[in-house]
Amino acid sequence: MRFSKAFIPTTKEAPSDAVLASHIYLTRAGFVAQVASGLYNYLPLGKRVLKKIEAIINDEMERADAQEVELSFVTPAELWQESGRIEKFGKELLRLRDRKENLFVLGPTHEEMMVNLVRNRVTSYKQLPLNLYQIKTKFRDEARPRFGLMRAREFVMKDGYSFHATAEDLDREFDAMEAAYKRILERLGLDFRIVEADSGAIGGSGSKELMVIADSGEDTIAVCDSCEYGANIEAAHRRVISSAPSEPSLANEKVHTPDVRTINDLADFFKIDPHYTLKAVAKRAIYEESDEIVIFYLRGSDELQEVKAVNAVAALELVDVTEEELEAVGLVPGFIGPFGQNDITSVFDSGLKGATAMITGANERDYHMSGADLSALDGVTFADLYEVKEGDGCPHCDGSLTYTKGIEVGHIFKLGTTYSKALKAEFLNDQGRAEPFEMGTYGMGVSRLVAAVIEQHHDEKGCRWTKATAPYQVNIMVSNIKDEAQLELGETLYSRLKESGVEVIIDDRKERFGFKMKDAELIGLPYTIIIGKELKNGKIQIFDRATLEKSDVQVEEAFETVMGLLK
RNA sequence: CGGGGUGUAGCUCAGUAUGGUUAGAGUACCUGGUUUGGGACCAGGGGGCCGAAGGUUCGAGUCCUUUCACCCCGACCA
Repeated sequence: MRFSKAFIPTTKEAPSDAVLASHIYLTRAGFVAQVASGLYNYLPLGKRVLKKIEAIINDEMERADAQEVELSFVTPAELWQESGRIEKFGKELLRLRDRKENLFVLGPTHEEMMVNLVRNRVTSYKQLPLNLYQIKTKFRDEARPRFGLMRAREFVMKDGYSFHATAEDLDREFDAMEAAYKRILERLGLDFRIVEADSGAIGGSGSKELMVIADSGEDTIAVCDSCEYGANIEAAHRRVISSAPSEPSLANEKVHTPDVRTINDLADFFKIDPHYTLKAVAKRAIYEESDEIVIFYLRGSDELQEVKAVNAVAALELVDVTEEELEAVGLVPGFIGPFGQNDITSVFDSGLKGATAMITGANERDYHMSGADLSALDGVTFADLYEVKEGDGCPHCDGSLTYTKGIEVGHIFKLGTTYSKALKAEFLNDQGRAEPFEMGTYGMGVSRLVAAVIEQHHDEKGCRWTKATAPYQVNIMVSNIKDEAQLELGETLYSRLKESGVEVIIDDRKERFGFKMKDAELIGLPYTIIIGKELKNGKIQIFDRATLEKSDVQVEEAFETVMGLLK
């Protein structure tokens, strides 16, 4: 390609609303252009990057025996009613009616569609396993799109679904997909981590997210400093505390504690570690048809992880409650405790099993219980409720956990029979009995990856594409096109590189040196061959975008040197 | 969905408190010339329904009402 013919509208200024590096540079360098909130046009350079990433995904999927399909973007609403997700997704589904008034939904993900495709076509265990995927535009009417391509409403996603006769076979495929996803991200040149995750409202198990490490990431992940363990904070675990603070010896009695309401006050009052206080977090759990107040009990030294809490009571969501609402059901804010109080649904953090010497609320204004033994409680529900903290022990080794930020670029998990049951997708097993498919789902955000690459590979001058993602590998910059010798050499190198299969672009615009250099840096192709004033000394320069270094090369060696760099 | 902000040239923004020539700057664009190693210079030029609708007024970019869009914080996000 020639810059003189290319549609690469670069700008000096970024749109005023762009915050993220990827948003700023992808826009300034002419890769994408915003159309409306959360909607983007891909310009030629952006489209090339997208295709690069897609090609790598296709290649790895081929290797893993997954087959590509393409399902229609407009999907019948009946399918969503069948699975029950038309309500769960809610307003995120963009609904529309055709001329006959039939209701349709723009596909935000395609579980239903894929199950629908396979059901009644795959009818025997002999036809399994099957792994089908597509790379397709999705639409989710996000309440608040932001961060450019990172959280767009319309985006490109690779979504794959596998079908199995047994859970064991699903496990095998799941591992194979994890390995394939890992290779994809390695080939893209990204620093990432595969972490344990919550599977969300969709249900399922074995949930893992692929996180590209970046400060701008929207997810907090806890990673071990010495082993491979990593988990989204929504699902992270920690080693059971082995070195608990020494247990205080306080009599089991009701103690007058005027105005001692917070955990800190309580710990000070009794001169104990917050570890031995019982924290009660009250929330209103919202269910499809009803709602109720739930109390979550944790050690005072822990914080409630809300996603875990939602899962523990299988609620749609948790909302805060006011002191008035608590009083209305007979609770005493600041002094809530589990003893003598069985009317309210309560869940205890699993770390409280058999806890002794605890200080708890006495359900009476200005009173606490000291030296309480929680094992005295009957019929207690335990669940993981705590949020891991930095410094907590790794659950798998002696290391400790630290927080880092990640961009979720992939999410894989085992659906089991959730959808096959809901949509009655069954096959006959070797006993001739009908069974629902065991399913896995494997998503990867292709357009989000474009942004993720730049989040991880940029500097103050612009993009720094990895070799695997760069729209072109080499830029030939002819400093002054009026200088015939320069132009001629540029054209010669351009032809030779093209003939050798190198993705090359020549900057043959009638612009000054500085202007073209700024563009080269902003666009961020890996190498720029500078043909300029050094030509009269028989030299050109090769500018390495990653290091910003320019190295002199003899004209005769230029071609070979570049070919060597690209290997 | 709650709270806040902004809509004026392709882009980034002045101008709006206090209504009054022909609505401005920078940048980008076109023409000519000079220049050619870090977004150059000189001269000339094109480009605007001041987000939209309604209203007040002799007169509205500016005041009032309604509305739409975009952005930020939060809630939400298989």
